Amino acid sequence: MQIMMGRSSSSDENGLKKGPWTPEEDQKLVDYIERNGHGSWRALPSLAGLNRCGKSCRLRWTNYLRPDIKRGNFTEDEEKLIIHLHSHLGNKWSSIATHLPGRTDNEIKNYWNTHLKKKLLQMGIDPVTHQPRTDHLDILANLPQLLAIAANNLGATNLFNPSFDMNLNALMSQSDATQIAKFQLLQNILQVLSTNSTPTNTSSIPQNLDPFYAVQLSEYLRLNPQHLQNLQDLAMNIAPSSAPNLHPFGTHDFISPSYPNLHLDHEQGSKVFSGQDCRTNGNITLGKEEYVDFESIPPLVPASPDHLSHSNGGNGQSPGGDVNTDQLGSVNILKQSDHLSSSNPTSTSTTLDPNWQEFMDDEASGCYWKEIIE
DNA sequence: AAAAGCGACAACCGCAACCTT
DNA sequence: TAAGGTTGCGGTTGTCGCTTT
Repeated sequence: MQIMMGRSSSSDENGLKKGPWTPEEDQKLVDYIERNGHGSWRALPSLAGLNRCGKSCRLRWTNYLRPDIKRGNFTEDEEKLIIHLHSHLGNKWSSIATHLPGRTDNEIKNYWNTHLKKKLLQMGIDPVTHQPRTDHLDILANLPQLLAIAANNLGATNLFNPSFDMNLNALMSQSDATQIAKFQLLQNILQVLSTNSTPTNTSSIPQNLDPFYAVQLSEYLRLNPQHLQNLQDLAMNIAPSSAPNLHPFGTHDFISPSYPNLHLDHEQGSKVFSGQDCRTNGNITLGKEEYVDFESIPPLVPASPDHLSHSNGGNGQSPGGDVNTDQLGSVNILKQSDHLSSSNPTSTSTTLDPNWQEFMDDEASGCYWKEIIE
């Protein structure tokens, strides 16, 4: 079923047709190219009997009519690959597309803007830099305290339990909506890291963290495997039955099952993969020296200060925009201010979990976390 | 049931890179 | 080497259909 979207039919000043293509036009274009190849796109329209500009024909062919185009939803694997490639290549959609057979740059770009960007934002990750969003750094810096508060005040509360939201009411006594929002973000991060499904869906939390997201986590937060293990241990302390099972491995070890021969081009400003999957049954076996060589990664596209509205265009409209309402996913919580306990988390003297202490004391001087926390 | 809002995506636009003469 | 033409790329827009109010 083909749904006609896009612009309404019109003509430019030269009388050339613009807007959505009709099935008849498609047929003419396909027939011509199958018989003659496209040759010069500029000359093609008149030769094929089309009242279109060559550019429009080329776009229609490459993005829609090409026989090798794979249509339909993106698979989970493709999604992960796009995120990974984007973290190294930035908005080089055509380069990214070369690693996804049958997908066009336009399709990938659209999918990024409408789905993946939001997903990363929900994780508190800047989709431009693939690092923690600067406006969330304070949240990340306070993670140890937040988790300690959670452990102290929520007792056996399960971070992944649907009732977690309701339990947060206990924290409202501090009249600090920000603190609650931070908890929500933390919850979102952990959920996203532990599930392939929508992070706000608290009803289906799998027990194992998808290895890909473990990689993303370690990459985004610049965690080494030991840090990741500490985080898991910490989560186990709070939510023993449902803490995600982290499977850390170096970022350079990500090999898509569907694209085992993925080999990024260094000249394109990316990393070169060995082509060998170094995963080790989910265990941490990588030595420090084997971990991510961040210095080898070319500078990423710098974060635009207005990246949240970057795609808004001139009129402020954005496909898949209004990310701000989704970031914390905590609006419902903030409205629940009726039932308050007497504790005050902000004044609670928080005792750092040993794991966090170790985490912070780690000698990894270049640790992004350490910089934040200190 | 109607209106408004929002998400999705095909297609356009402008610019830059590349090619040809 | 410069100029003009062509192609490719990334950002943005416009419209449809679905969802929410």
